[in-house]
Amino acid sequence: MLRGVAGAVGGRIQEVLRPKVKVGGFTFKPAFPLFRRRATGQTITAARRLGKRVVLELERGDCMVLEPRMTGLILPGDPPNRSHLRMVLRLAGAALAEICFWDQRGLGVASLLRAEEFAALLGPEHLGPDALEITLTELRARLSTSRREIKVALLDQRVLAGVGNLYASEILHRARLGPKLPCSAISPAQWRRLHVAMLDILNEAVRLEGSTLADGAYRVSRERTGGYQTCHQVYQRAGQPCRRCGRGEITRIVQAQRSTFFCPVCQRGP
DNA sequence: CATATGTCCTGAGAGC
DNA sequence: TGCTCTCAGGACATAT
Repeated sequence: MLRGVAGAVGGRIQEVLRPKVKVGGFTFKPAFPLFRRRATGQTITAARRLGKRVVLELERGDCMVLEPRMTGLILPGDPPNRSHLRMVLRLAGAALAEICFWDQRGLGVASLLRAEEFAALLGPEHLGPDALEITLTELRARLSTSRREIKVALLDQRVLAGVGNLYASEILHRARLGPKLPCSAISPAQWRRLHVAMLDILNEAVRLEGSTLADGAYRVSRERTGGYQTCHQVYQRAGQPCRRCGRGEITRIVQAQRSTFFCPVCQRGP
């Protein structure tokens, strides 16, 4: 997602377009007229990832924060269709002529924040260390006294930023930890396994450019799907045999209103 | 304070 | 065929 829009750096936002669509959802903050007025004419000085968000830094210290959430795509080119295209940035003076924000379900958000708003809304109180950078010590310090179930805690972006529901299941399977294990019951050796598993899973998923699921909404571009879905060991494999132990049957449970998939044989714990 | 639950959104698929 | 119901999961508001 970020890779795709790196070519926007140095570009001046000539136009902010909101295509007319029949579907609902999708939020501009502030409301679109002001969003457009404040973004138009500004130059993009940097593009970076912040947890699950893409941040376009603008001159004058403003930030455009793009949150794709479930079915949003931030693309350097054509979207999968026009019926869910939510925003287009037309650029001048960059390698990229435009950025498209496409979002099927409309849970996505585009925000234009002043430096102080950005610090208040996305500061360390709201967003923990990045999952690819957090140390084992820091991970333990943040979770080891919590009574929450490890699967639920991994999804809390205040604890660490970047782990979503799909990867939480995959990480716990790799680490051989039961998803309902309370954080406070995790041993030092298990924390080490969890930390290594998290880095392995996330790095590989990034390398393969994410997972395109059955609905096909997530893609690298209009033409290209992600590559990680074929690596899934547990996610959406309920009823099928565990690929590691061959004995357990992958089981689906619900935790905090989200599906969790795990192997009851090779993932220990309650 | 920590933890848990409700809410939003669209489209696919199941069941009758 | 056409209806209702369930599921999918990000972040945030509200409740306990």
